[in-house]
Amino acid sequence: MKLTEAKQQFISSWGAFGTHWGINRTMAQIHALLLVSPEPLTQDDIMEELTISRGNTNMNIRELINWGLVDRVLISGERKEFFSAEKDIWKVVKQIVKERKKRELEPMLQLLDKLEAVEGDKKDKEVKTFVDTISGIKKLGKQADKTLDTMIRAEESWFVGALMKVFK
Amino acid sequence: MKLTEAKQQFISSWGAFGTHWGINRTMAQIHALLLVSPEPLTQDDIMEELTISRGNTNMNIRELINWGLVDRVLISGERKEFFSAEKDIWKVVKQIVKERKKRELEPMLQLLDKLEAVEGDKKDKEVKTFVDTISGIKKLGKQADKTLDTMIRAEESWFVGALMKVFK
DNA sequence: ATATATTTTCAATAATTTTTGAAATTTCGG
DNA sequence: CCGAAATTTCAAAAATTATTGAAAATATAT
Repeated sequence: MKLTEAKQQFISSWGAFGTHWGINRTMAQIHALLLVSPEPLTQDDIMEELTISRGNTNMNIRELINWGLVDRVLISGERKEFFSAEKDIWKVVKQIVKERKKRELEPMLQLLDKLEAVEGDKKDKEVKTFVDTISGIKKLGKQADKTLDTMIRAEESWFVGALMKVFK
Repeated sequence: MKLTEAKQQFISSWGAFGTHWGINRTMAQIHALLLVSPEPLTQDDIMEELTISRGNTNMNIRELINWGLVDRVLISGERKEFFSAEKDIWKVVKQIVKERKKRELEPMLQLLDKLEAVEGDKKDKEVKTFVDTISGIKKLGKQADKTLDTMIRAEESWFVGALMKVFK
């Protein structure tokens, strides 16, 4: 397979992959494109490569920057802004985990705390099932939260080695 | 907070949560409803509780069954079918991990194998960056694959205890 | 067997999300 | 400062995804 074709397949698959994870196709494609680009790209480069509009490009680049996956790069002597993606995949994963934890897991845990304190007699089957379910989710969620915290602080080399000793 | 209100909030949040994970709102809401129901429910119960159409209910229940999260339950003396959700959250998580691994991670790893074998001189910066990126993703992906396999086989009690010793 | 209850399907419709493109704003060299 | 280049915004349009509801298929009681 030629590089051009391989690149296109990667970008397109990464985009499809993203949609299963609540990330929009274009954002994932821009990320993929930057991941495989040796040099930082401009907005125009990205527009052209992916044949998408200026507005769309701009919004999704900004979103990638919010997620901490892409950086603005200044190139001296150039007026335009350049963008580049973090290439270390372990850092990328940690960054995504960090953001999703903050945006999704933590608010969910807060809600569960409130819901667990529902009024009513625990001898009532309805109440008991509700409280038990919420408690179960909360327990696992809290555990996941702690585990992810540690993972975010971990080095890849350490992670890969040590984890396999536990999960044996 | 009263049970009715708490239940509604849980169902609605679980639905919103689902959309961040590529699961449609209704499917997640039906799942949430079944999770907090002490007894199995019929399609009509679900339709009424969530005020959604028969077709929608039917399709999403079927999808939940495909995911292995909901079971058909036969109740003797009843003509209608009843549905109930697995209440053990650890089992639920393992089931979801198992399915997503099969549906997403494994196909992605297969693609990466193909893409890594791209033609071209590795001294070419374009080629080198591409291959390095793909290799990096593949390496982490393969590792994740193995780790998830072990997790799928694990007991919760073991998982919760042992994992915290590593991630300390 | 037949009638009736129940489940499933799927084309049409509705809702939501994404994308466009042109106008407004900002940035920066001269 | 001025003017051109670059970036950002956002209302409208397009594309995608979810939902409805009625008809078809299936299952079951009598």
